[in-house]
Amino acid sequence: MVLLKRCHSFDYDHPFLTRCYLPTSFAIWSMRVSCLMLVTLRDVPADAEIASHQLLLRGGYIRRVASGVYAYMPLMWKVLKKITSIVEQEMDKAGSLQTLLPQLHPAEMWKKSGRWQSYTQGEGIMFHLKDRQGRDLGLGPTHEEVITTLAGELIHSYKQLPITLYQIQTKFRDEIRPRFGLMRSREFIMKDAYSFHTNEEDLKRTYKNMNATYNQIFKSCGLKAFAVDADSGAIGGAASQEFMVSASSGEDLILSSSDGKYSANQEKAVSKASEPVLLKNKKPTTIDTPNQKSISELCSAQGLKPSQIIKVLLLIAILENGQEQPLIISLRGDQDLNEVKLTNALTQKLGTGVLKLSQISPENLNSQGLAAWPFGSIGPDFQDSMLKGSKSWAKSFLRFADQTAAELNCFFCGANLLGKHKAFANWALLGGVPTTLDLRKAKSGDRCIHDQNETLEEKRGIEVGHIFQLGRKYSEALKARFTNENGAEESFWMGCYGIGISRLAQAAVEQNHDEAGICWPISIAPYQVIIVIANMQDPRQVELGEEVYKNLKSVGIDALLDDRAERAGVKFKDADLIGVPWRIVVGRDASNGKFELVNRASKETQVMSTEEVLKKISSEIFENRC
RNA sequence: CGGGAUGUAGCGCAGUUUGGUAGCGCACUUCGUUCGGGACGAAGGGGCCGCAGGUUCAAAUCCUGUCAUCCCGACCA
Repeated sequence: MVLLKRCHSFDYDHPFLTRCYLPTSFAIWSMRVSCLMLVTLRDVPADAEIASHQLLLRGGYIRRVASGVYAYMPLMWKVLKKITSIVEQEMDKAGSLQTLLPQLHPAEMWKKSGRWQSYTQGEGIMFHLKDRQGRDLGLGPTHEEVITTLAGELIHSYKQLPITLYQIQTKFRDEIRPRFGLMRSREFIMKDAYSFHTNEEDLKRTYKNMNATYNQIFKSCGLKAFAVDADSGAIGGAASQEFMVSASSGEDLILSSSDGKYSANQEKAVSKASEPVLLKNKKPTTIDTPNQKSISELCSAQGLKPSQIIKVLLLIAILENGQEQPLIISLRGDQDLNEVKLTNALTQKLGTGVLKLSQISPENLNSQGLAAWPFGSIGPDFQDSMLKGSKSWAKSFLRFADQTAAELNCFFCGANLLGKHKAFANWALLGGVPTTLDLRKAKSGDRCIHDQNETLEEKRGIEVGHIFQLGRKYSEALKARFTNENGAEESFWMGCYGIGISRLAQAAVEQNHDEAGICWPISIAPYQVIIVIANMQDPRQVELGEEVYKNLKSVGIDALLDDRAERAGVKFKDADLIGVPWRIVVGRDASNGKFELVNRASKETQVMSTEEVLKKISSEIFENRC
């Protein structure tokens, strides 16, 4: 028998099929490995750190083109299209309308919303450029500006509301540090949806609905994902939840109660701090504390507990309006600052965004032309006069205290003299309690707010989706209004809902793999079945393999036929690596017309006839699909 | 941007300390044997040693600069 080195007859003969999650534009393309441009790597690429990144590279799914910029190769594109398809169907079911918005945005819109500054300047994440006419343009990292402008132009009456629009397309973000392949890339595929409402209740209804839609999407993709309370960050707005895929390599720290009633990103998480160890009230004095600059040094030298000390953080906040505001933050010694909470508090208090928050260093003082400060001995009452003569800083401190610090009645703190601390101090002595807020990081072991018998536990997660109640921030800024029942103009209430499509694909690998390779959930696998002909020199095996391949295609199963003239071992390794959920081996039982059916994830193997294989595969694929 | 590291064949690496004009494994090509878990033998092809300067009779190797990539921190789907 003549062996074809490479098959040139593609499978154009597949039937037209309407299938769950396969819209008409997405035909089933069964394929032969000999035609697939399958390039797998035996060695782990040196620049890939986490399993999912390594496996996607090794399986030939993705190739890096630049830092944070990846090419999706044919197998990956099939996965992405399957995910896209699930997302589209669920979004459509939820009554959303699909659009495609431009990626190139005029700066004007972003200036109107007030985000041009913060998104392009300094640590800004928006790629931006000037065209030949010198106009400023940005590459869309998100689309609130564009969609709100459009809605404002097109929606004039409450009768046209509510409406939800979405799109699936490439987004651009100039990440400071791209990481982990598709997990944090600079060019990535995202589904973003925006809803418009006449009032807040209606927004809340859609938000809740979208929550359910998201749960269904992740479930349909075969992912174990869960929602957590989140900070709404630079996008702004009120309520917000993130959808997390748990994974030890995840970049987010999640705190949850074991009763399942509370789960939040650490950025947002609230808790009840442990009780402080109370000091016996004594007469306040100033004590010598040479070389006792840190909490631990002070504790061991003075026999204190961290919760008996007030520590002070000196920060400089660079604001969107260009101001540089020095801050004094007082925390209980055993607590850490949550910078997200502080940023939000500042934004609210000052009415302007925070571009950057950093600790004040001796070098900063130098460049401001200020004399040295007694770092390590500074107290909450550090004088504003110390800022006198600074070049660009505001001339007085903004002072905040975390709740736990404010509650202490008797404590140790810096005396504002090098090598000296105040012992048994109190807030009255320091001129009163500063503005008190929740500024501390919740951490594992803290008691929960909803039930003090519950404690928080931590785990790591990959954020694959995020839903926000934006409110009227953008519609007001961009003057996007409709006329209400009473004939009055009102700004839209808005929601926004994102899913990182390409990130989700990699998160699926992170959650579903073993030593041998990927174990795709069947709904998003590039192929549902791979048929491995163990020995291409055996005409009987080839004949049977071709037959079962044809049969699978004819019932609408997305099959891959490994017809390469490789040794069986090589084909098994590749099949395991690329992670097709079902494997049919045409091999030593071919002489009796039997196959092996192998489940990739469980490694369970059964020997069966053609009819049995077709029946089993069909039922597995079609019955578990939605 | 700060801290750390690395750039040598498609991939993984050695060679750099002590300068003498490039090597190993995998992959690739051809032939033969093999054929159910990344086969074996033989013969091949492939390198501006990241880039640019400099030192030297001579630079992958030493010096200076520069670029890129990765890891740890500040941003986010």
